[in-house]
Amino acid sequence: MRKPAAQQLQDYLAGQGLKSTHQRDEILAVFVSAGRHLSVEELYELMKKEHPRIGYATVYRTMKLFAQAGLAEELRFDDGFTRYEYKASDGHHDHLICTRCGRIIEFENDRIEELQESVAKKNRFLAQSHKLEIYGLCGDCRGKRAKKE
Amino acid sequence: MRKPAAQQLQDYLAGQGLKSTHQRDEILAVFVSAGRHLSVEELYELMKKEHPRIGYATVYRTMKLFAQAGLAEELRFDDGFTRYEYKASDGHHDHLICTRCGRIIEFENDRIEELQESVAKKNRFLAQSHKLEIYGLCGDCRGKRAKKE
DNA sequence: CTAGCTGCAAATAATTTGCAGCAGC
DNA sequence: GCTGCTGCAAATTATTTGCAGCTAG
Repeated sequence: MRKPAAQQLQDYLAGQGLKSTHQRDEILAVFVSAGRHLSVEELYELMKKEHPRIGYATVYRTMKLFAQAGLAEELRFDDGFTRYEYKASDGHHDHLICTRCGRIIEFENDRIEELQESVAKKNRFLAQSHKLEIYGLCGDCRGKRAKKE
Repeated sequence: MRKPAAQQLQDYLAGQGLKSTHQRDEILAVFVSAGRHLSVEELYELMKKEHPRIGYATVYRTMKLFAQAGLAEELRFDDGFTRYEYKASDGHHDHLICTRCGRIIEFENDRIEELQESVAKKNRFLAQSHKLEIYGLCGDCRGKRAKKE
């Protein structure tokens, strides 16, 4: 059973001698409930609706903090800007990314994980992390595909 | 048998109604002979040695051109800046990246490719491309690992 | 009260673009 | 000669940082 996110944040802050603040709580609430894979800009826009005084920098700083606290994972896809995804306790997963509509689908595949481990070993590498992204067209977009561009 | 890179460039330029220039030829020569995975900055520094008048912008523009011509592939790892790798005709490969020394090792694994294809299919995705990066410590750096940080 | 936090604006860093002169075709 | 290309400097974009006032402990 997973500790609730808010609790996990409080524990982390206390453990590091950092402070619990409104902004941090609110960003966490919005981040967790919004679903996953938010860019900083998207998150900032969502925050502004409820807390217009929030600053862009605070969102950036807070997301970095969440990443350190193990609450969020930093993702960098090929479109140049950073996204964050809420890190559920269930294992690592990778991403399918639709190049047309931007949809992001998660998947897990143990067999691929194992093979990666064996590739690392074969090259005398000690694997620490990895990322696998498959770019393509999602089911919905395949249909619309006939139209040019 | 692969067309030589210089020839491939000329063909592409001619086909697009673009011009063949000193700079393009020289950048290509340096890029191909330097080995792989050059960041724009690294390539720019190499260029300056032989052609001090070269501009940063020209290197950027030219690498984008090479990417379009199919001569180079744009890679974006987690360190924030873009690298280019000479695109040999042999199949797709992925990367092992040492988080300590930055070394990049290429590998191919057909089994992983197949599994990716099947993951895509399972999610009704039409896969177009993918990238797999394994971050960790290379053989050399594992040894030095004992030292703190 | 004191250190850490926030919001703002200014600073960075990687990459892109406008423009005047130059070079292929 | 015309159009595309280059070098330079200025612009852009995502992200970070300095700082004065604010706030949690």
